[in-house]
Amino acid sequence: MILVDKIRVRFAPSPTGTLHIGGARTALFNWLFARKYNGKMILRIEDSDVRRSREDSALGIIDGLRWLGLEWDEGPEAGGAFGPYRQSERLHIYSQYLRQLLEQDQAYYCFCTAEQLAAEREAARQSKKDYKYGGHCRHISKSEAKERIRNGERPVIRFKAPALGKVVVNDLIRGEVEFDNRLLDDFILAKSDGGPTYNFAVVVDDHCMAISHVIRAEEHLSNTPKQILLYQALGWSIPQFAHVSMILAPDRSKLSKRHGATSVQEFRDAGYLPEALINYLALLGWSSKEDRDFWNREELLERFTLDGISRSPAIYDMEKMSWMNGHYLAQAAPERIAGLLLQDAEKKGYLGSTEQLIPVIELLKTRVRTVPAILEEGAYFFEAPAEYNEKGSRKYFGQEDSLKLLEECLSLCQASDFESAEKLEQELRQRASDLKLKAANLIHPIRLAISGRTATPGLFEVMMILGKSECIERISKAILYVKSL
RNA sequence: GGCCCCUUGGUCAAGCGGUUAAGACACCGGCCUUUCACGCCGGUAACAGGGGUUCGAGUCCCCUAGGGGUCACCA
Repeated sequence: MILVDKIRVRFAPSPTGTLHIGGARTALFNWLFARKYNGKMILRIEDSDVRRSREDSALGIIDGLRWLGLEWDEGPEAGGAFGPYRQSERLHIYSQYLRQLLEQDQAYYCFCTAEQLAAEREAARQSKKDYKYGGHCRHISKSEAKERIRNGERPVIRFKAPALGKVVVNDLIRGEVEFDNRLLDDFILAKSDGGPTYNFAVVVDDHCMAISHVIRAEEHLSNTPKQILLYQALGWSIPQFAHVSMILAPDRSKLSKRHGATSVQEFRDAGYLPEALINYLALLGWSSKEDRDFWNREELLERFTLDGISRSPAIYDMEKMSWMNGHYLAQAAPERIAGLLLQDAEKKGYLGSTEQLIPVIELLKTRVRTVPAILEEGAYFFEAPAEYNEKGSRKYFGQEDSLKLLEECLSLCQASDFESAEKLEQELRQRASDLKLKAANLIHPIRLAISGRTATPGLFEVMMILGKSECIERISKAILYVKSL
């Protein structure tokens, strides 16, 4: 069972620059687990490979997590009693335990060169045998090793893996998974530059940071037996593991850039809301067994359990994501959307303050699925239509009575004081009935004339936003257009 | 290739030995409406295949197939 007061989980990405949605979901599950059980969420940057890590490349991940609202209790920029929280700053800690393993004779220096090993690997491949490190250096004496190091050789350090037995991973999501030790070789703990390899560093870090539950992607399941062996060699207790299946692209391959947006910042930039992404990601690979689609953070916290996480991989469906975003957008405060839109609006020359944007947002946010779509769908609020929808034009501008109808529309606008949408509607319906017409006979031409479109939000609301003089101007322009046909 | 994980409609996903096999997205009809969207009503569509176990299997076991992961001085 879960000990409520000792829960410590971590999200430990390598700093690749952006927060991948798979990583985001893993972070979310960790976060939910920590919050739900009153535990701590730790962020650790796995930048032990100096060649691949750049100074600030963790910023993108931090940025993404913040945007999603997945805050951490300990980590870079948050501090904590178990730091430092970047592997690159923990090198002295790794060497300490490396020494311990060396002294306990559970690890040894290996002087084989990369070339040698590559050749062996190739030979094994040729003879269709599985490659395992031969263990040549396993019996080099400590004094000889010392001597060779003094002479300038740069060995790696290998783990003396047991030749027999098995390791059972007790996975909270997958159950017991067995691995045969015979399949393992003496894997490397420290590179020749002294830096730890992943399998060693995670173990040291997870232990030193008192991690109770390791919730991570399934790609790590196969590495887990190595890690368990290390826990045992170091005499440490083993945390609980939970391996979450991966998120796949629509073609069931690993999700990559060629499949479109894969990072949370791309979604952010494309006009998706963080709460929508959280909700969607939660549903992807987790189920409450409740028949419900919409979950806010509190509700998620309320219902989240590890055994609601599914074992099978899930394919990311843009379509449903968009649908969900549309719902959150419809509920979002117009002021908030305005803030997100302001920069784009200025760039497009639509200008204005958020106050100008708000009425437009109110009308459009329920009919689009992303934030920027509001400006696209509602361009006519900011500039007169440059052209008229072709089908609509044929239908409403190309008939015998089109001109006459438009002139009625114009006079209607001229006669109205544009006091309210309701009054405008009343006036239009009155005029239509006076002329023995259907309201639609006037509504459609006006819509097309003022927006260039056949589909808009409620016409009278649109007219109110544009205002009397703009409506008159646009309808007049449409009249000229019709005359020119 | 070895090892490990996974397999219910196109996608997510409920089901945990007895169900007409939920629900959501998408799709197709219809209703509502000034149009669009929303909403509502209805529809098409699934237990990968084969063996067992059992009175009875989507549910348990085995095999096969397919997909994914992993086997680095990457993480």
